[in-house]
Amino acid sequence: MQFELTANPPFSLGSVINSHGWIRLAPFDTIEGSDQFNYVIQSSNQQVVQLQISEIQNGVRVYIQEQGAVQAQDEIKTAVAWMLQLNEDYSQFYELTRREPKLSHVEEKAQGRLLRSPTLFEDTIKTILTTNTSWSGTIRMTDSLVIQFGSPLPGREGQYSFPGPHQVAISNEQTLRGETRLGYRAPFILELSRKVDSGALDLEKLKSSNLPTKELHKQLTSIRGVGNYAAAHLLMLLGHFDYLPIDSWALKMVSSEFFNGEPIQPEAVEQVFDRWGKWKGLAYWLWNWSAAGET
DNA sequence: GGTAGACCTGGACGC
DNA sequence: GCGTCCAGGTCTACC
Repeated sequence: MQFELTANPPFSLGSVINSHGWIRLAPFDTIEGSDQFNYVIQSSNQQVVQLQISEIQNGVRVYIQEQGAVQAQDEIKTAVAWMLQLNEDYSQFYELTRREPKLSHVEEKAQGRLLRSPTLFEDTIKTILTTNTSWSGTIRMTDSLVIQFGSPLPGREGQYSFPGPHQVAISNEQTLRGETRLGYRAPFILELSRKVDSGALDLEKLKSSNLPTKELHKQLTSIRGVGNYAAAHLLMLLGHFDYLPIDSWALKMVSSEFFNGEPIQPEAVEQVFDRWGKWKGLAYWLWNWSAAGET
């Protein structure tokens, strides 16, 4: 089965794929140098299928090899549109970038859309797994979580969907620490999964929330394991760019670019990008840092 | 409100 | 190969 989805122009699947590191985290899978990717998804009827997503003119083509996925077709269409932000409009931001040489590449490459997971639950778990560790650690922990708790893709050995809240919630801290090797994050992941599974926390409703960014930030930081950096990163994925995900890399880059390498505090990063208003997170994210020593 | 220490792992480094 | 040190955000206790 296959279908096509239209994107609000300009659109570049490659720019979405390369918008941040998510494409390297299971159950995303991509071929190096290619502008297409696979994603194993479990629909609400529990069927596990692999989506093969490639770019067409003004949109994407989604191919599903497994038979019988027709039932969940509408659900999958909604998921893909969310993951690739197909309906988002960045024209207002592009207008501003035309006056900034460090962002001159943004409109030309149709950048701005950030790759998302189908659920905010998955994005929140993955964001927690990026904190206080190396990128290789994030990949390892995500892989372990997917392999141990995800649902297998029929007929394809070694491929799994990202686990739903229930699949993690029925585990325990010892397993998440000892086998999944999430370390001190294990109780955070377990608590989050149990709250979402029980209905005590409705994360998915935040995807369509009209709450002001400040209130969304407050709700996200009330999740144990989600601090300022993680909340700002999640807000960016939700399309709110007025908080900056300031980590050690950000301090280093902004220091080098704007403060002659002098040690700086997070407030200095905020100050530099304040002029971008509600777009400051995106301006920071897409800034050309090559002069600051980015490799 | 601000600060210090603990949390856990992998990588770098020295022996 | 082994031991030590450090980086990476967040939480909690304390002031």
